[in-house]
Amino acid sequence: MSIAAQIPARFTLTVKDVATEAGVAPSAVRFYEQHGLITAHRTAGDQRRFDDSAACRIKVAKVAQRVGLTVREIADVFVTLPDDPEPQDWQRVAAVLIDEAEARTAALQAYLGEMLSGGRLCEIDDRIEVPNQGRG
Amino acid sequence: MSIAAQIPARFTLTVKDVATEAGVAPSAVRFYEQHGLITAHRTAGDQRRFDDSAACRIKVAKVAQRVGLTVREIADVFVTLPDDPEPQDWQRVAAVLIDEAEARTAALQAYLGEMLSGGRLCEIDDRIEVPNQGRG
DNA sequence: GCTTGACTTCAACATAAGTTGAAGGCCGAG
DNA sequence: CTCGGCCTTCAACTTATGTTGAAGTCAAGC
Repeated sequence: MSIAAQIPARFTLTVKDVATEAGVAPSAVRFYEQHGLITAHRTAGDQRRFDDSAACRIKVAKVAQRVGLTVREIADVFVTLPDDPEPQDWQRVAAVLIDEAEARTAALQAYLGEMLSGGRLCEIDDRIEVPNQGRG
Repeated sequence: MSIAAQIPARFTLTVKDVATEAGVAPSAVRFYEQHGLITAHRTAGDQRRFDDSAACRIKVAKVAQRVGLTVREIADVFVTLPDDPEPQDWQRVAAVLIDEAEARTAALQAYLGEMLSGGRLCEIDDRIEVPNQGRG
């Protein structure tokens, strides 16, 4: 009987493959795996093997980072994706990411709007509260 | 005749004053001055003195950072503010910041939308190009 | 005019997000 | 079955964004 769990057939891509596909350095691919953005299986010789979703996750992550999401925050969203996700899973993830981006933009807009409409602009009689940036 | 340029009368606030007003640590106020987000005059004894706009700039910067703008990028926008800015100057700065935030959110939305509508999701037959993230 | 608290600079530390290089191991093409 | 290329880990380095602490200076109240 075989002892080791076999690697699912779709996990065929090497670090280099994923890096090339995603347009990042191989070191970044390892970094993202360490930080839970992507998941690998290991060969008998301890090498990583990824499926197609790895490059995709990385590409989404790079765009998400541009709106201020950290790798940690993005990983937290991605862990909700099942193994071999359905379209609806990606749909949900997309909604979460976009909501967050829009919320942050809205916060910026609200703060600037309040500041400008206040007339006082930057006078030091604080009626404007800077929005709570709860990271937690 | 006096040799040294006098500090404009409105520059009365110490590092601590600005830090308290902006809700950040004094070390951060010095950091932001080093990086051009805010400007100080110096007393005869070499101490920084800020005007009201310093705390305001910092508060705006903190919200702008949340949408992915770096200190450098924010400073680049703030340098367009004249000394003792008019409402219209802040209006323009606000517009630039919001435009940038919306552009980044739109890029995220576009990428996710294309990915989801493509049907293939994360299949490796790249018709989806990850949006160009030109920094600079 | 002294004390005390806030100021100064500078260097070291911390965390996030990676990159680079060394030392060695895996694997597929010939 | 060997060779070259990609793989592994690990530690050190980099940049961005700050914080912390040391050593010394300034300024405001008593």
